[in-house]
Amino acid sequence: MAQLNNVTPLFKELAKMEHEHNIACQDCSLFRLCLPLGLHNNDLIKLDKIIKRSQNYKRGQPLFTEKSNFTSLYVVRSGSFKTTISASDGRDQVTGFYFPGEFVGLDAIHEQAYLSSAVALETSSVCELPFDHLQELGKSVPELQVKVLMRLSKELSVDKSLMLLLGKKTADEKLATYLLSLSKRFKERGFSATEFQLSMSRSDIANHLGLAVETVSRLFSRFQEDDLLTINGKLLLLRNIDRLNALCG
Amino acid sequence: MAQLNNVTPLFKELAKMEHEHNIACQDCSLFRLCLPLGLHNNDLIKLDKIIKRSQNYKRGQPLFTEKSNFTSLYVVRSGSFKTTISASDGRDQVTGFYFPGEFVGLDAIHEQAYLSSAVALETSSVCELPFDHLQELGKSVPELQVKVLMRLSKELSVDKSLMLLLGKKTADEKLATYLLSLSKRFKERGFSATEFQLSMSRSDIANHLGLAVETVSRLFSRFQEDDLLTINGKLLLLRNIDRLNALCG
DNA sequence: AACTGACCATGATCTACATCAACAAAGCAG
DNA sequence: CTGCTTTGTTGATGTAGATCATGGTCAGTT
Repeated sequence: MAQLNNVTPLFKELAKMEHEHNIACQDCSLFRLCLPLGLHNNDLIKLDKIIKRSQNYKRGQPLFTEKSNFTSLYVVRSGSFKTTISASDGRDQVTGFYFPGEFVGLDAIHEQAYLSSAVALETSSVCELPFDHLQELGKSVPELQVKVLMRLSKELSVDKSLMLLLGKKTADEKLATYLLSLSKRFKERGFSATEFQLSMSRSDIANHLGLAVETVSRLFSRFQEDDLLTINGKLLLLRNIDRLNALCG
Repeated sequence: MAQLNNVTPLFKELAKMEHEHNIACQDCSLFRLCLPLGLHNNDLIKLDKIIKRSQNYKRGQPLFTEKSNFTSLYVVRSGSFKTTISASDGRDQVTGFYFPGEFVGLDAIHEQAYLSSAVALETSSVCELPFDHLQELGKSVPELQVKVLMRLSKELSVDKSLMLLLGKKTADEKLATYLLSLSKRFKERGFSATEFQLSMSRSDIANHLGLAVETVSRLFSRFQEDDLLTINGKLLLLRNIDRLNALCG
């Protein structure tokens, strides 16, 4: 995933120049996956102006927490993040993983407060969209509003599927479903659909799927024995997508 | 819940006149919970014009199904609905219950197709908002767009909480959480927070919470023995909100 | 190189809840 | 009212996956 992990001072300087003088979005490798796609050129320029491009977040570093107050939506530019919500007794649920081009923080709009925390899983960066600026711009660029609407709606349907997973699926089905969803998202981003690096720990996966870490560990082992995949630490190779698909239920 | 269940021909006639000649929204008992709240008067009139007020749906009747194609968003006007998504093998998950003033169908926007089904739990009616009209209107009334955005964001945060429930909570915690969420929603609508009719079956509740029907039945019995509530068929009386709250985890 | 703490794998045991079974109650059609 | 289907309750039993326990590996630090 990490596209900008090896950031050199030179690169930073270049990025800064780009931000100041050009339309950075247009040259971004994520352009076709991202918010600006399809906007008219002058609208794009306006959008580009309100975007703040972040420095890198290191593994474990929070983008926001349940305490911090809502200012911005974020789009992952490189790396990956997880979001979690906490019960009052400290148990928490990993509510999602976010990859380049995906929005983080959409559920905070309503209460104007983050109800979840977002944490970098590896060295990562984001584009920050100050929400008030975005709203202001949205008034004159309805297409932009629609695009944000679409993102919200998409996340909603992802979450509904996750409810099905959490409520009805067996451990095997859960893991198979999860791995294929990752595969699909890597593919969309131009990476291999069958071979990739897991940026999240077993424990994050387990938590997200409503399982124990041990169960996830055992499942990886069993899937490997069944020639469904090869797993070596965090490097995953999917060997039989069809059978994995059949396993999803 | 049912506010318009005893619809007489006279009433229907009145409603029709109102629709034709006045701004029906303004006189709707749901006004302060609903979409139009806070819109300028002439914007309200425009919105009012694109709303189609439905006849009654009977218990079990679908508002839309996973097959039907996307045309409209719906706001519950009276009664209640459940939404479900299905796995390929027929298992399904109740993804939500919807009460007057709440939006149904928001997750369909992105794919321009309903990915879930919505079914009336009792005699119910809706206001239909044809999505293309709504979008058109949204271009000239940005406040409207924002309101829809807010609804989406709210549903998103509800769904995230549900993930926590499904993934991490015990059966007791699940039911307590669920009952309190119902209580809160009834209260918002001006009904009693402690005494209400469950419009959904035990099996719908169980499904929604990721439990077996039998478990829900036993929990109701046990909660009753513990003086937390009294349940008589579908009539529920919450006797100790504080202790229920403590049970939520 | 040795130390530390997070992460991962795997076996042994336990338990919350599902499943199975049988019956009661309630809605509903004729 | 009578039979019939759906819905709900309660008890007995089973099991998927949690929990507990142990040891191994790897990345970062001193």
